[in-house]
Amino acid sequence: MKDFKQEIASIISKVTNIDEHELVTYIEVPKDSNMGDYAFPCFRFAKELKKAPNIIAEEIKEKIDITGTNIEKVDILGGYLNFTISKLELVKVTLEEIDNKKDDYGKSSLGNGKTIIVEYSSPNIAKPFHIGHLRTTLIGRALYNIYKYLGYNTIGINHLGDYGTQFGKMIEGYKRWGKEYNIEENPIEELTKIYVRINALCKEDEDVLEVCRDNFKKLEEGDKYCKELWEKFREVSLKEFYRIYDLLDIKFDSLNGEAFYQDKTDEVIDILEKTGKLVESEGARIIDLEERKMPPCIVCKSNGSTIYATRDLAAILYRARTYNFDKCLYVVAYEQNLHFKQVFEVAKLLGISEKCQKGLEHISYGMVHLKEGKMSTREGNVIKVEDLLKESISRVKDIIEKKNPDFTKEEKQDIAKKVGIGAVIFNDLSGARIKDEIFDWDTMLNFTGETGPYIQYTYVRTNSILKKTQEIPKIEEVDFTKLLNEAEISILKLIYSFTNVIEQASIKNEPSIIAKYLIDLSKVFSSFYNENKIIVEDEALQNARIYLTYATNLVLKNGAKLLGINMPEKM
RNA sequence: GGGUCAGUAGCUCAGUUGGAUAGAGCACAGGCCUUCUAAGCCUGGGGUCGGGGGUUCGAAUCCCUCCUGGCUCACCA
Repeated sequence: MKDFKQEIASIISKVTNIDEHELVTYIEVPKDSNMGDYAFPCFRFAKELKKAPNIIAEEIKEKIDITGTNIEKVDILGGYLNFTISKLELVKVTLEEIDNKKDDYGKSSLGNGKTIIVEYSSPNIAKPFHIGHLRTTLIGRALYNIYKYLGYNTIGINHLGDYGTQFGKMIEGYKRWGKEYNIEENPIEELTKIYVRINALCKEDEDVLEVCRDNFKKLEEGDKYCKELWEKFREVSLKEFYRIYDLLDIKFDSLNGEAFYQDKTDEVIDILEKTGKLVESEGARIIDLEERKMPPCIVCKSNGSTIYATRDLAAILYRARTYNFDKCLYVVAYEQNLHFKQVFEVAKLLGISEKCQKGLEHISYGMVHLKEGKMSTREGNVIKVEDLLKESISRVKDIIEKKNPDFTKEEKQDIAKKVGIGAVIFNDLSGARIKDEIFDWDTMLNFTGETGPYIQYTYVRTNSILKKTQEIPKIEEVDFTKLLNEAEISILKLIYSFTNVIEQASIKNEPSIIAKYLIDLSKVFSSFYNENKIIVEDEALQNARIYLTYATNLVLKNGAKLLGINMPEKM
């Protein structure tokens, strides 16, 4: 698609000595659209040229030739050179691109030939899937979708927490009290009770903790009893997790969790040994990272068994070999910042390519707190994702019952699910990743204002118009001059920038950029919708407005899909 | 204590990589349904951008320092 910013940069570049690519980064969008569509600030050159910014702007303006370009007007304001582009061209370029790409509008080939791994969700088995797991699951899925949309070969991995000392504990707890709990009926809840109980005992009695560690060691060594139990825990947990993944419509390309690397850690230790940097310390084997101003990375515990860092390293080695990734993103909460810094540092010793080394990136995000404080499985004050989703769906159902009692039962169910879950997803993805979140039912389940349902509602409005007119006019039947008012141009500018917004979201690994964009688009469309009738007598006007509605419909749907939000056809 | 992240309206948050008069939503006050869905639209009040220094044409944004809070700092993940 034609790039207006690029065009302006090219024109300025011709009359200055500044590189075109450099110029593009300087060009910005004015706050007030009355000032122009793009702005070139001249301040930064004032010192070098020893001239006032407005004089520089004046000189550039004199020299540039805009005849035959898409630039209509150049103004000087303050030290800015403000460019106004041809609105007709904007409308034409944007809608023709819509016609050209249709459902694929916004996709790009930016990532062609590149492979990116997104590791996300990664819950610990035998523990409840609570709202703390929601963020990694939703952010990760959104990033997965975003990269895929940009043409990357994308691999989504659920790095299950299915290994480690915690299972030594689980095994010990089960061995002691398993008969007292009804695991078949309510596996995770009952296993959690056992886990809480054994943890308490470990805290009291160091010897029990030692037994648990030993159990894990046995598990690693292939002990039959331990392995059978572990398999059982894993199976029942996955079954429960998939109830939630299905509700959220989450999919993975791989479920290779920690246990998968069980037989791959020896090689890691071997490689590290050969570097001569694996040293013994306090009985454990570590890589000293003092040079990098970090605490040491433990690779082998003093009892000889592995630790999560070892398995993460094995995973890096395996993934580098299997996928030869350009990037490997770890969507994990910021409490593990140090861990990943250490592991990425040690990964440099594994002999993997520089590309893979540099592609490792921890996508950290903020924690979820309750008003009362931190969530803790042990205290039993966790909010389970399933309960949250069910509550949301139920609240939406009540609203539908009031607003649209005539919908069929199936329709109500379908809409309640899409809107209820959409609200939760949007709420989670609408803020910057890094910020902590204080969980509150009424904030989470608010359906008015800047929320998921608002975007869905706007989509539904476009949808019902398109349904009413039956067909979308051909692009040849659209008179672009009918779409030159302020409201229409605001909508088209946003639609024009869709791909760019997705790219920004990928550069920053920040789905909230897309969430914000969808709110903006919904706002300008809602405003337009309120002021103008779309289905009108004047056929040419109607065709143009319908096409604009169609374009909005498409972008809202595709954008929401990237976030993992499904659109209801009506609501 | 060291490291690190955050602090913007009563609340929840944006702020296009240093640019023009700091913006939304919620809440509050008022207006708009005989019309393509009012989960909407329009209008209004609200600010020491945590405090103080500095860098420069220009700082919410960069540097220093202090305050407050989160996370983390050896065999949990």
